[in-house]
Amino acid sequence: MATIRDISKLAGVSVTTVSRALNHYDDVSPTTKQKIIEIAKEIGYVPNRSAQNLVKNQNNTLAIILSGLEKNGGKDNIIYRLLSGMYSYSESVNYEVVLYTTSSAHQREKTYVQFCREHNIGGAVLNGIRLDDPYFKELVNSDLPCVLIDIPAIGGNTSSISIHNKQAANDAVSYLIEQNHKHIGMINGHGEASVSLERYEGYVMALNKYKIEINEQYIVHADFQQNVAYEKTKQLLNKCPEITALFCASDMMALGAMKAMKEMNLKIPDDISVIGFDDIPLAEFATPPLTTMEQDFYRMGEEAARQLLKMIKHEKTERNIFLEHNLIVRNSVRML
Amino acid sequence: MATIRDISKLAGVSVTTVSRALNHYDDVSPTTKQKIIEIAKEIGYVPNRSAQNLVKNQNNTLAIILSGLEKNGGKDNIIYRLLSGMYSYSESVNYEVVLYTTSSAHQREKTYVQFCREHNIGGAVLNGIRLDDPYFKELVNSDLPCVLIDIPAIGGNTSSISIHNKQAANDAVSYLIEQNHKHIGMINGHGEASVSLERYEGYVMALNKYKIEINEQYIVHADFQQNVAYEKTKQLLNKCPEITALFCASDMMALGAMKAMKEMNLKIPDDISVIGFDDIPLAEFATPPLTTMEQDFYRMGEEAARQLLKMIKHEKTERNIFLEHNLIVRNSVRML
DNA sequence: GATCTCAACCGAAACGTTTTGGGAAAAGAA
DNA sequence: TTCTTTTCCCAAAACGTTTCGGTTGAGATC
Repeated sequence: MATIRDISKLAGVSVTTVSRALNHYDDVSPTTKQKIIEIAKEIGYVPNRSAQNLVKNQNNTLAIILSGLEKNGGKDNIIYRLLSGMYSYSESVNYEVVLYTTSSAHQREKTYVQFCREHNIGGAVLNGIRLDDPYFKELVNSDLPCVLIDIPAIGGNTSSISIHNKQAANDAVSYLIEQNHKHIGMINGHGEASVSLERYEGYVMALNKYKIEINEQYIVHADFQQNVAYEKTKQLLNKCPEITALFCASDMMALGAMKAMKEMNLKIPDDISVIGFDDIPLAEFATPPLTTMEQDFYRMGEEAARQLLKMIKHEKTERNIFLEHNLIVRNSVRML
Repeated sequence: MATIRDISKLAGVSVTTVSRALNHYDDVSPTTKQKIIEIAKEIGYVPNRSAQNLVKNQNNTLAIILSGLEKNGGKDNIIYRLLSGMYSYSESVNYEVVLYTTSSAHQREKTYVQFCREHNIGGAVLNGIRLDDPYFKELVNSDLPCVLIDIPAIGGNTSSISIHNKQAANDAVSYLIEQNHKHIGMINGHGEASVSLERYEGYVMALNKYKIEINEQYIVHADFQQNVAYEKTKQLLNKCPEITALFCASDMMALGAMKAMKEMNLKIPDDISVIGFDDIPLAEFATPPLTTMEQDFYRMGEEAARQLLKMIKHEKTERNIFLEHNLIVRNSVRML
């Protein structure tokens, strides 16, 4: 590999001059600079990042930390959208992104902080991390800039980005009620996600607003998983056949619920209505197409990266950033 | 940040000894080693990757190079599956993965080789790169170990991984013919992908086998894009209404084709049959569910990483690795 | 008592950059 | 001519680690 020293020899100047020429300092004469750049190109010089990082002690890299890349996961396309939003912004400011994910399978895993320190990461965005993840606490308590997707910013050097989940859930359930549904079930995610609580609150808020009594039996938890939702929906609808509409805290769960309904010979939306959350690509293709609450994950990724950069540069930032949500009406809900 | 030097001072030994203790060399007494490890933990020591890379000149990192992360892309979930397969294997051998993607949007992009050299990457897997990509040639002509997804291995230090595309296309089209279809159109990808040629050959092979004449009018190119396929399908079916079945070289294109058919009031599969390629998650949810040729992208990712590691270690490897394909019969094809 | 072996340790160089704190020569001002 | 400024360049230190080639001292062997 060609180094800066090779160039310096060929050009007959010092390494200092080469470095300064390549970094466009203005105390190198145009002729010399020109010559150095040409030689560099000619011998295929590529700067060694490790050496640069070592001396500069910062390397223009952001991390995205995910709870895990599952073999059969990713169907909701959320991670892809987050990633591409993040890349898009990072690229525009000349930052790189590295992805870290802990597989519970492998015991050799490091903590998020270790990973970030090791790689001299400037800041991290976290998605899909459970509140009870032991490494999560460590990270937000460290001084590393973090932006949390869907978790309210707490302590440390963190900020958050999400939609107004409570309001969005309220909007979804209100929509159901406005279609004259009164017996509305909810398939919620697991308790170790703040959005589960917020969406539950939104659900309650809507029912209260319309003076509908809350029946705790109507609420089940399905871990944001399609197949769990499938099981839980069967149980729920068997136990409470009076339910006419189901609010699902994610589209993947809605898909599981719909599968269960079909197997129970319930026609959607004639016999039962379903509303989802997220607007994943599959929602549009479901039968019937799923009415759902849209979130713009691409923008979340973009904003997260922008936020991180502000934090790294110690610019003033909002603690919690909220994006708009948007009800996408398709055909899985009917007017009673 | 705590360094190895801090530890050496606290432990009263040289940095050499600390380094050797932490790396489990056996010329450190158990007592000293124990002490060093404890101190390291106590002061929260994390090794500095850049420094390690610099001196070791290799950093246990693989790259995955993608043609681009599109704002509205990723619906086929292929990249996710590739990534998770790659991570899974890489993790098991203590390697990390970094993702590189060139956005045509931004002129500041580096060549793939530059990126890999800069980061001291051990090897790269490439997906979705066009044959006419100028940086592609540069990469495969370099001595950097590369494994190409869906492109036959050529020159340099490369190997490839894919299914038998020609055979798979032949199987798909044969299946159509066995359902008594004779007028079979093909929606192919763009010409700068080897799979397009191979799948075309498979299509021809099947027709030849059954002595069906090839009509070049029946074949259109849609760039692997859903919306292009939508347009092209309309044109094709208007021009050649005798077509009773369509072989699409990707599921995303099949989805576009199906949309076009529905708008033309053609019932699938009653009026026209469709067969796709890839088996993406959406295929199952299409209306009707799409019959398609499955590829296991998770395994491709895994195999690609395994292959790369062999190449890095100079072990003997196969040049081209082929995985099995598998026809998934759903309801988009009917017997004539 | 001399020599050898072995365990345990260490000093210094090396990796490829950037940066600090200059300095020499040329150009301009007096 | 002398002084000042500007332009262009450089030597050396620093970043945090690994590794090469040792040294030291205790015990074993003769």
